[in-house]
Amino acid sequence: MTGYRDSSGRRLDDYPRPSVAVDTAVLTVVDGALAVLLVRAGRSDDEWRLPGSFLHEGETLRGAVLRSLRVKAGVEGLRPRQLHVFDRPGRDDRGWVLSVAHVDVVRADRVPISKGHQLARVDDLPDLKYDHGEIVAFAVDALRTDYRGTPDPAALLEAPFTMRQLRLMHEAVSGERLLPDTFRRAMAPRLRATGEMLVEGRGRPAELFERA
Amino acid sequence: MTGYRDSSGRRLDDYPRPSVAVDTAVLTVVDGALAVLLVRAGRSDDEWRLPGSFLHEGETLRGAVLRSLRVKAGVEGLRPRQLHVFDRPGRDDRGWVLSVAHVDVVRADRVPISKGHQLARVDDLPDLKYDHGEIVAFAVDALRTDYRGTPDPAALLEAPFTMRQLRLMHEAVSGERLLPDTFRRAMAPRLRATGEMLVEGRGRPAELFERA
DNA sequence: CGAATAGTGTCTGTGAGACAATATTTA
DNA sequence: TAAATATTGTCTCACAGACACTATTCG
Repeated sequence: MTGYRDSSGRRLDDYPRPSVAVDTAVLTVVDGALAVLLVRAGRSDDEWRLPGSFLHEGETLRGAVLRSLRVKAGVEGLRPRQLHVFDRPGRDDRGWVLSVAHVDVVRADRVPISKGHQLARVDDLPDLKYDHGEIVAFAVDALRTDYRGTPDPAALLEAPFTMRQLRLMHEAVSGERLLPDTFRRAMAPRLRATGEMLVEGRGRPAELFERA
Repeated sequence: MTGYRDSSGRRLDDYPRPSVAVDTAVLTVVDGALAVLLVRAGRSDDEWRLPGSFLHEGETLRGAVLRSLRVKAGVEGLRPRQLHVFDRPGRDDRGWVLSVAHVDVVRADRVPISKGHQLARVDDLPDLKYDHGEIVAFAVDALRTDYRGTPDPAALLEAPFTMRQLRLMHEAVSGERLLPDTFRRAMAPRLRATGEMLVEGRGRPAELFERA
């Protein structure tokens, strides 16, 4: 590597290099509302941030995300997706740090909450360190876009599920009420009926579906 | 900066850091077709790449994109937009290099073509170095998405313009024929008629529009 | 039975696609 | 006048939203 020179004749390692971090908004649905996993920032009691890590040598961004979730939050991440690189000078008081923001979506029962962690509803977020508030906004936006038109693309529901369960999940993600009949007709073509029924409390039993 | 330690107790500068580059697909429309600016890679005659540069200290990604376009291609870039970070290990034979891919869209008359540069139609692209072929695909996709539903968002046309000029521009970007009447009805609500008319060759004079 | 939930019928408005008709100009 | 282009009329189809109706179960 040291032999290479760029167009201005300088060796690659002559350039100062930034630290590169990954920060991930781990989204989930708890009690019918969209929530994001926060970890305590430093020692202070009221400073929160997203789980993240610096990128290690030879590691992919995806690898760094999965490692940081495992180590910092005890979460087995699934399919992290890149959102945006945050590069504002001075955004990190530790020096020259770029952050590659990611989003990952996991079922709430796979997010262990211990001391120093919390699941915060995205519509009632505390102040976050760095630009992590912006990252959450990017992540929520990306997730809502995915859920518009596709049945539970992040597989927050385990198949099989009823149309009602699916609709409640989409309502939680979108933050809006959805009409049962319109929703059913929009989703049905992308689902396969299992033939099984589910009796749940009062009311007529519901057909069970899986993703087509 | 040197005083800060991370959660494992190591100083920030103890970590090896990657080189961070920006690479930009400069898209334009020439002769009714979408094209991208390529620069010669190294000394060989048939190796092409996108203009790019390493990120300098204290510089934003956007700043690095605009600088690299000015210096490497003589183009005054406009509004670079981030696409994706390419991080495959071994993607760059010079070492550990991440590339933040960008797209920028400029009018063809502002892209000076000299020795070592070419505008290549995106539907007939030569092999590109690194993963720059993938970057072009990302860029074209992003541009086509922007043009679906919005009249010439990148301002490739100078206002005022006729509906025909606008349609031909959208056909060049999308790579598809568009129905004149459907297109007009889709765009008209987002345009303002200037009241002026343009006589151009044969046929009934056309009304001139500007973006609303 | 009444309440609750599941599922279907159907009306209406909107908008895209497509074709046709009209309008205005040059060759 | 014929050809070319601009613009508008209108028909059809698909689909979302909305409301109403039927179906099935539990208390």
